[in-house]
Amino acid sequence: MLSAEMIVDTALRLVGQHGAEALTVRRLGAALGADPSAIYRYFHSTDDLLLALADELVGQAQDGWRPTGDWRADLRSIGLRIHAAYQAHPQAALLAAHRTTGRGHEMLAVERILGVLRRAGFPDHEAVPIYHAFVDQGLAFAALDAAALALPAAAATADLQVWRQRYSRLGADTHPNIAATAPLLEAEMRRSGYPFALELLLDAVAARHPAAGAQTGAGAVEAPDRQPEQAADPMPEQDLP
Amino acid sequence: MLSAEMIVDTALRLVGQHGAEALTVRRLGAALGADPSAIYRYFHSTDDLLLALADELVGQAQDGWRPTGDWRADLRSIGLRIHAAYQAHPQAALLAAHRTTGRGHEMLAVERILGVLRRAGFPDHEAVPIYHAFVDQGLAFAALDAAALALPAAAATADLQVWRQRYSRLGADTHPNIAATAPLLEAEMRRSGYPFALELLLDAVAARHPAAGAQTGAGAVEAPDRQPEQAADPMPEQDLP
DNA sequence: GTTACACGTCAATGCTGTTGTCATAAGCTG
DNA sequence: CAGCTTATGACAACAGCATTGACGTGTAAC
Repeated sequence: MLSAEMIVDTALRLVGQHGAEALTVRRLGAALGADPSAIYRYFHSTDDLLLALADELVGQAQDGWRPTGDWRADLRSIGLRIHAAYQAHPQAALLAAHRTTGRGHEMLAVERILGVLRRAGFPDHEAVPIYHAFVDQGLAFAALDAAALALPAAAATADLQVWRQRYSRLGADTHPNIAATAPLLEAEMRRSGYPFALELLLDAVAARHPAAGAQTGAGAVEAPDRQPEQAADPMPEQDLP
Repeated sequence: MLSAEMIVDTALRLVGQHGAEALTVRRLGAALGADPSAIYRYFHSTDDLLLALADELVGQAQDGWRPTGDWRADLRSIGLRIHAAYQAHPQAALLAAHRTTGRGHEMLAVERILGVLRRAGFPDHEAVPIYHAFVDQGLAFAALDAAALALPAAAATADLQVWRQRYSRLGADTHPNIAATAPLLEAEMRRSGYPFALELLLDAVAARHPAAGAQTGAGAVEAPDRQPEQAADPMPEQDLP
């Protein structure tokens, strides 16, 4: 007997074991030992199944997460967890990262991130854009890096070889800046740009933290407190359902 | 008579006029007034065509761009231009933003961005990670926002309605932070998070600018110069081929 | 004039998501 | 316990997808 949960689990396993092209209704049906059309008894369409997969990934990313009261560490851990959960299922991530599901795990994540920012003391009109930038950056990088993993093997290796075989051999006469940094570039582009981009975002958010004395206008960005998260907690911790 | 350029232009026009699903070999052939299989005379596969589209987009983004000598303004304009060029062709962007083409326009963009950073005075070991974070964030957001535009109309409106119909009606007892910011959230999530995320990245990069006195270690981030880009230009401007 | 090649067409293959129909089994109602 | 309803999955079919190989046809070169 099938169930929605069983189908979602099998779909994620299918994506994890086999590559990018494994997630089709036909193969999913075969993996379940059932006719492909049986899936439509539980999901209105493949898009519906996809949203369920997306919410499952968001749920896995948060599994066991607890706020520490250190807003910067909390945001960092949420961002890296979301990124890691999506990396574990690249094909599903590639299709799901751009969607708004409105389902339970997603709502919990929104609530928690907003809670971290508001407890840190950010006023609502700043917390909301920061939330938006933070979560979209995490999802966007998750999709970007997932796409590299989900590519057919031929295309993936071809993309990586470009840095070694093409950019490393450009002449200093036509491309001086690339030629000067080619070894650094080749090493840098092997890994994800997300961890560093996340730190940059957290740096900028810290500079706007009320404890750092930054204002919202076009004025100067002053020196941020390096441990603003250890200031008095203006909002009590509360666990969410 | 067909040509590679004609096929690329037609493909972009096809994506622009009709929606996400318009870019198929069959419809592209029909739009060209030719048999679909004729496309394979000019492109080894659809992946090959895709890389050509990607490089064309990167080229359009840079069309007419000139460095001003203000590194922050230059990075901002490049980021917004890439984002805008990809938004103009969402379906192509969605498929192409994750790829490394190694083709001419892409190499020009890499060269120019590295040039902006190095002329601004960033040492190579800092310019390269900053380049990586900047370009990947731009491409990642471009793909994220393109995905929203490339969705089938039904799914796109459904995703937007989620914020109005589901998040706006959550109770303060179970989701207090969402409930407190629901109107702000609904307005915020209508637009792209990229412009603000880009400013945050530029803020953080400015704080690491040599003229700002920041060091690479774990020390304090000091107050950044608000116009570091108007400092003496350590590297001469040079137009690239 | 003949040979070679570039170009586009045609037909076919094996995928894909999706739908409508049908059989079977379970569980509830009388 | 008999009969009816409903849920569930199987089966077959449809249209559309990328891709490939064989087949002409026109053009250019020798």
